[in-house]
Amino acid sequence: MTAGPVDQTERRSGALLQFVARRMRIRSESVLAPLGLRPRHLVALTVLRDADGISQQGLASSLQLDGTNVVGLLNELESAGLIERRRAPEDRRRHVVRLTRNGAKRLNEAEYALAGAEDEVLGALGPAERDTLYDLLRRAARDTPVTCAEAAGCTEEDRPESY
Amino acid sequence: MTAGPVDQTERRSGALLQFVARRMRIRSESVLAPLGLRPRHLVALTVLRDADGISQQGLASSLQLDGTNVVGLLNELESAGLIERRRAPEDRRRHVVRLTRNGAKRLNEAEYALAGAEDEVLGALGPAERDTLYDLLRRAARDTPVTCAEAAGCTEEDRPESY
DNA sequence: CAGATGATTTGTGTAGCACCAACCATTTAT
DNA sequence: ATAAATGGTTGGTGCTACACAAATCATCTG
Repeated sequence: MTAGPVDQTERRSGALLQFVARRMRIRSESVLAPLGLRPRHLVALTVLRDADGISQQGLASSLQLDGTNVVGLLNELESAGLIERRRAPEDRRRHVVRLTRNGAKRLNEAEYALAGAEDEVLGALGPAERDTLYDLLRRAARDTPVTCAEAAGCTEEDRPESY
Repeated sequence: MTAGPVDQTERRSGALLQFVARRMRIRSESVLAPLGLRPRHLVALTVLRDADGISQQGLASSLQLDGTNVVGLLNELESAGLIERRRAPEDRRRHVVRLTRNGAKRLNEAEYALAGAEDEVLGALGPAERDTLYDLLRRAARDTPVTCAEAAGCTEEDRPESY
């Protein structure tokens, strides 16, 4: 058996994601608190920046959060003037959720403020590597195979529940 | 300044980490449940695989978890035979925490079982990209600038609480 | 010997959820 | 038009994962 170690371990990113995300969240909390935000607000705003005009169900599905909790989360963001809910013209039951101009601004400010937290948690990575990480996470966050079913914008023939 | 759009956004990975980690955690739960494990067990085991022979305080610091909760977590893992606590010979107050052979095996099995979950969450990334992600997260998880203070193995002149 | 320190146990409290039920407003099916 | 389904909202319950405090024991160190 001249062959090498044959890829001993499984190299799953799951636990590492939990690990790094927790550290980041803990540090983020103290940075965001003075801005009147909490980590999950940032997550929601970040999702909204990409999926602007999403429905609340779409948001719930994207955030993997129960619908009733999304209501509360959006209430907070709305009363802070960071997002707005409009009724969808083509189906007035639905709410179209949008980042307000102020919301986009605050999101950017918050991200700016998080530089220190990121430095602490991703200190081992250089600028180019952090960039790569950001891009990978962004793509993983956006183009999820379940996106269609989640986005709640699908016409009707959505998915044959194949997964 | 003929320069272009000047790097509009801040590109912080924090929120994306929360987002992707949450999705991964939710899927992991159902995969791990039949194995008698929960996500945080996996995280602890993963840390232990790298930092074998760490003290409980070191573990608490690494996991950013309160010491008392680490006790409970380790109790679970120990009674499942996945880790063991030995007294440190040079300071018998301390416990040296080690992955048992069985623990390493179960960890690997769990990671193997998590393939499907990872496929769902990281579906947008190709194999090479997932590998890159794994490596970046791993390095971020290991070589933290605060490692010394956290590892609790530092001689004594640890850190001048500079951070 | 007198503290400090690592681990453990036993609380108590809180935040972030999931889940249920009831309720509008609106849309779609009959 | 009336019934049923759907999106959103509210209020409530309960669970889990923590943080934090206090008391105990074993051990180390001054």
